[in-house]
Amino acid sequence: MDAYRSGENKVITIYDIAKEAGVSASTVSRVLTNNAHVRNEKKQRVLELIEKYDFKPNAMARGLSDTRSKVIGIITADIRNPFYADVFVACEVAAQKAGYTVMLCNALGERMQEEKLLEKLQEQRVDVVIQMGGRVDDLVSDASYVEKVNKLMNNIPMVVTGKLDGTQCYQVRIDAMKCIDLLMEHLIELGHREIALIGGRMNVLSTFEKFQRYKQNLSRYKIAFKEALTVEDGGYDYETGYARMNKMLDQGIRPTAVIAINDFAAVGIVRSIQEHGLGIPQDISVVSYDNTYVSELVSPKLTTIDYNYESFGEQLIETAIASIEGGENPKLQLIPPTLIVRGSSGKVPEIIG
Amino acid sequence: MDAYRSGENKVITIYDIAKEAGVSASTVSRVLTNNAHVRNEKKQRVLELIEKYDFKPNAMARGLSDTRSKVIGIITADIRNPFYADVFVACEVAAQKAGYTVMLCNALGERMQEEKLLEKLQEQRVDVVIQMGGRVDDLVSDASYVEKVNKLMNNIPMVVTGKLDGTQCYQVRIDAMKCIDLLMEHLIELGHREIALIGGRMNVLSTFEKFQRYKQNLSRYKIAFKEALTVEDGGYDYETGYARMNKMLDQGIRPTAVIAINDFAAVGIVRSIQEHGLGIPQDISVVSYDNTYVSELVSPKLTTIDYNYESFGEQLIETAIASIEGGENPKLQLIPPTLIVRGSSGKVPEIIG
DNA sequence: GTGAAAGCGCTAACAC
DNA sequence: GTGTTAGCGCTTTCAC
Repeated sequence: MDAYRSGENKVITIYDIAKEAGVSASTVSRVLTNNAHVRNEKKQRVLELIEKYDFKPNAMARGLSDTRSKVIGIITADIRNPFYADVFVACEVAAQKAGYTVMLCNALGERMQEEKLLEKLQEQRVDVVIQMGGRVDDLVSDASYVEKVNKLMNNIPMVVTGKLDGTQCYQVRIDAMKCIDLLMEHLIELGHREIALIGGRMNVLSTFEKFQRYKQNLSRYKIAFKEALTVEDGGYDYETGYARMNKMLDQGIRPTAVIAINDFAAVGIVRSIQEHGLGIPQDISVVSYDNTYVSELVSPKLTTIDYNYESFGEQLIETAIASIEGGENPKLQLIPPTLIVRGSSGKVPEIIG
Repeated sequence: MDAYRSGENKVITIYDIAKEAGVSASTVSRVLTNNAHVRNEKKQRVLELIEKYDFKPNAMARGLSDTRSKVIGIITADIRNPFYADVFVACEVAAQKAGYTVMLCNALGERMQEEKLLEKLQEQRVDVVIQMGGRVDDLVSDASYVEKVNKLMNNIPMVVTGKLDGTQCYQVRIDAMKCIDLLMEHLIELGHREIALIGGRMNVLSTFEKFQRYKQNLSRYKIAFKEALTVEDGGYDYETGYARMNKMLDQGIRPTAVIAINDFAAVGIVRSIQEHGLGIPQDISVVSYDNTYVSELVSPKLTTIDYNYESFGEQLIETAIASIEGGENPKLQLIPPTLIVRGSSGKVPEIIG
């Protein structure tokens, strides 16, 4: 018994349908695509047979003949990260509405993988690729990746959630500066002036932007910048938040509020603060970015930044489709964030130890 | 300016390569597939041109001609759930090793979606589909879905992480009974006899199995079954854990250990216990299933069940590929779980209130 | 409105 | 070894 016995049940083609319906294949194709008028009587006969045989047109054949696969390739840095999972799902929904299929490729957090995935998507002849995270987050774009993308873009347009200097990629990106503005305004309104920044790497565009804007905001509010309140380099995970906060508190540095680079880091920070016998938000407020479900899993729940994932996904897909179908779109679009206030942030403590 | 201007940069085909290399298209094809010997000199010339033009063979054309797309379709109940994300990633890695591409379709937690996704994958002519969660978790398989799958399986084999009665699907599923055995043995060794079960729905196969086995184990250890310690029906989320545990404690029911249906429910349970002024594990031990990163996010970290996602994914993919290529595989394979002991479980308290 | 025929880019069977 | 040829299943002119 070799292979899957497809012989048993021959897969139906439009020719089979055509033959049995007593029409030509073109006619069947016409009812399939709805691109031309077919006499109603024939149309019905064809439709019935399609139903009868549970016929599904071969997407590959279709893609081959009209050179449009109707699939959107999506590269994520790591789908296990709920941020990407949320955006991806939003994209999938939006794509489906528009009659497109998405194909997810996951870089597993390894930047080396990204080039390979690009090739894979190219082989699949996706109509457009969307890249979320990874190399497109770089403050300084990797030259060899840029070259790769430029080659790809001879045939396939690309939209990214960050940037890629030296390419013509469409950018649909979260307004990082606005994010930190919201967080800082919120904290300053609550009376905080000792605001720490924890997590993230400065070679990541959004992190860099947040850091710059943080300093600008401080001076706008006439607050002195303190090196000790910002941790130069870290990751985006629980461990980073936990370790950095521990270090800060152990050194006797005592911010009244902490901005975590994302929800994961925030959880680590929360843990560290609580283990030091301090209360949130009575002693220290903690806020973060992303509004993933993680932000509702900790106690207290996190004040965080939301992006409206649904419309983020829609905009990504809309831009992607416009780029294939010739619509006009600005090269750069910014997603407006909103503040979600929960229990982790509160008024600055009256007396500071 | 209409559509993406692919005209600017004609996409290269094997004919272009063949022409410039002064060979036939078949020769180019041969070096591409490595299926036959080509004189080294020609081979080199072709390879150079492929490099020069960054040529990538069209996967659709390839799939059309050999009627094997080399893509594995994967349906998940919800990729935002880290359990599925972990399994999916493991599958992707395994598939890539085997020269296959995966295509993820997400049912968004809506069972109605699953049939549509099946159709979509059928159109894409995936070689095999793997379904994780959703309808294949049902204790009693949905008849109309079974019918759909049986039609599909005339042409495309299918492997599921649960079961689908009345179909010939391959099953690669977690050994649910062994899971609860591990958990209960662990707890009983620690001296627990008042063990609660929280979360999950009885119409879900794995949950049902766990419940049955729970009762069997109790009687094996000569522990009386108490209705009050098991909550008939719930979900798989934080809220379920939180609400059910609250209810139990508020009613004065005081287990010394709780088995949560998954890490999310466990977090809710932990929260509830802590809010009741009780300690974990001093007063109550909490254990759960899945070993997602959530289990390391709570404090104390959770004792939980792990499945070795990597090998789970490999087995899924291996079975999938065997089913297309004609390998022999048992219809049902069980994934052995392992126990991960962390801080949330400890010895039963000496004196029980 | 509808059929015939060409072609999308590749693989594989067949000759030489 | 290598070129020629015939499809794979669909869409799309082009006639009629």
